[in-house]
Amino acid sequence: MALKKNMTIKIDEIAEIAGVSKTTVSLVINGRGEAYRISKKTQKRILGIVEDNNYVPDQYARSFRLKKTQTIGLIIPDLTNFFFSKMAYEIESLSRRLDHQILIACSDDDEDTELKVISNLHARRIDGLIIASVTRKEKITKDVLNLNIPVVYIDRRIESENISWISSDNYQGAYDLIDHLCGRGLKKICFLGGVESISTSKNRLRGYQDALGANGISYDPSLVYQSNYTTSSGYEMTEHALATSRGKVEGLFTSSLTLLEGTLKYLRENGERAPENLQIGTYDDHPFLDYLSVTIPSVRQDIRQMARVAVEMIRDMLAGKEVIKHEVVKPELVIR
Amino acid sequence: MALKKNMTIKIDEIAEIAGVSKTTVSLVINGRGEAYRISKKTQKRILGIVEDNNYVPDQYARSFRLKKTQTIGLIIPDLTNFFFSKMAYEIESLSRRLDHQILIACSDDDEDTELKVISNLHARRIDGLIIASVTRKEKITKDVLNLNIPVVYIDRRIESENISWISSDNYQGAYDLIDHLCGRGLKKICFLGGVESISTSKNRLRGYQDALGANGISYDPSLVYQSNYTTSSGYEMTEHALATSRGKVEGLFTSSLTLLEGTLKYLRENGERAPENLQIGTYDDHPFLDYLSVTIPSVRQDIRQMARVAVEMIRDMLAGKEVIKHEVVKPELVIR
DNA sequence: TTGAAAGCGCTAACAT
DNA sequence: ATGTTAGCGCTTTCAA
Repeated sequence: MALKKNMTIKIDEIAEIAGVSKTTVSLVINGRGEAYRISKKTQKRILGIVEDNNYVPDQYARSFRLKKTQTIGLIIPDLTNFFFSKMAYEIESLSRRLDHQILIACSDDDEDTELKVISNLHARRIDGLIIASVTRKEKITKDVLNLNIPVVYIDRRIESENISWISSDNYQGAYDLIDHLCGRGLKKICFLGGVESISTSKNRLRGYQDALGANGISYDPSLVYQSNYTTSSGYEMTEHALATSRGKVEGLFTSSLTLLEGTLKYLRENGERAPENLQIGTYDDHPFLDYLSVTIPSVRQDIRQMARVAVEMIRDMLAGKEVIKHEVVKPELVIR
Repeated sequence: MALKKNMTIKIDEIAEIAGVSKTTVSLVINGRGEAYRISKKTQKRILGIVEDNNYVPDQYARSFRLKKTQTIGLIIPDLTNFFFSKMAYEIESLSRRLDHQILIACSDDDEDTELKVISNLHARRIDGLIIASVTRKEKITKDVLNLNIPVVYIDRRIESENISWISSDNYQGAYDLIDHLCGRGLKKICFLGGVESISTSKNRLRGYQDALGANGISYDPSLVYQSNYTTSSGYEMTEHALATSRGKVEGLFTSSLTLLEGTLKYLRENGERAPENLQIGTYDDHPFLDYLSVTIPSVRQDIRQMARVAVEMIRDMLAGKEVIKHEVVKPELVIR
């Protein structure tokens, strides 16, 4: 194969052309020409040559040497869930401004997969990690804390003093939504949740319970369904919920957009599209919710803010401020 | 700060513990113990120690040495557009199976941003690049071909013999959809497009024109609007389209889900939600389209297949097969 | 069947 | 104001 070899020029060659040593080139390139009092003339010449030859330092060599990669790992369950793709979008654009690239990996809300990608990202020497984790507390200690890099849990929090997290107030969000539904006169409201063990699920369930209580409705565990956040689970849970207590269920709370899709799918396939006596409410917001034939109030999380805080935490930790922080942002009830 | 130092163990230490040289360890780790006839016993011992100490080779050192990073760059315009987040999801999960990590960057459909992230990813020595590019042919030649790595254009193609691409048949998709709308009796159909210069836009416009022609409707350029794929553009174009020829427009073709959002937003805010005399059709499909109060037929692209082909092309090119390939997948009209 | 040593491209301490 | 040089952790050629 007479392929052109990788022609990317390297620092020695730039130095040679400029007639200086690579130290000088390195210094100038990294903006420390002033500090080292390299003459303006030399600086300009070097920069010119760099420009002409389209020289870009090999980030791998650089990272290898510096022991930092300007790379942040992002682990989320599912890029097709609008909540997380929006989050990824925000995190990517914020990080880009800080000259950090994002290494994205999806866990599919599977513990093994998550562990695998954590190890993978670790081997890639990410400088920091932002993770919406599905893993329970006991296991993470070993794997994540061992990383010895800044880690921020996003969305799903870990109840530990040693771990930073940013999430929204899932208790309040669920409370407000259920309270609103009760205000519409609903009494029998099913809770369709995802992975039971994670903080968001627990808090949303508590919000659900308390809101019912505040409205004088006693909590009925048989109305609570939880499995995982896939659309097919939403479908199945809806089926069970309606089959078990058909005719009695007045409301359906779906804990994610993906679950909502499953619910809608089931309802449509079973000719119950938007029956007057079945009111849906969902966690997370989506632009299309405004235009559905069924009216679905939702809880909108401030994704941008969560992303901003997460990135800033990483940045601060990278800058040496070793403070563990916990932050909660307020969700917003979108009434429709 | 009495922080624990980075405790990640390295190959020398493993070698020391095992009482062998690092060569041997390296060989065994990389599965070439057999080829080099390292004794089974030694192999087992080394592997055991690796396991015990949780040793993972530093990918950066490795990549640096090997000149390959097991990393694929993915540049897309916008992660909040379901079409692209789905694509990212598929590409990520396929690559993961090939032990490649994905470096994602968004261009926001801005040429300068795109150039910047290309250079950034290049400096990170990605092994291959998959890109849904906004850049026109002339400019890319210099920047992308210079990379000297496998590059696959996805979705938006580049008309050049030297460049591999995978896209769906945008001409056919638009044709089918417009033809279908005409079959419903519509005559005045506006075309709301995105970035005019890219292949998808051009082909969809041609499909639009030809479908009209086939239905005996003469092409009226004043019904064609193009700017970019943002939701706000969709809003504005809808406004213009309806203002300019109010009362006459019977159909609206939106060229992306993001544009569709803008259109719906405008219609709702202006009290024209789903007027009987305004039929919308859109490129790209979304689960929620099945449940909208307005009935919107759409063109569903086979995103999974596009992702698969792209990843396979990269894999093959990486394996030394230097074939330039062009592939087109069929879209599917979803009638609603 | 295994080890010694060179070297990937870069940065930074230390010289000058 | 600029140059010399060691070394980051790994793979691989060559030697034994």
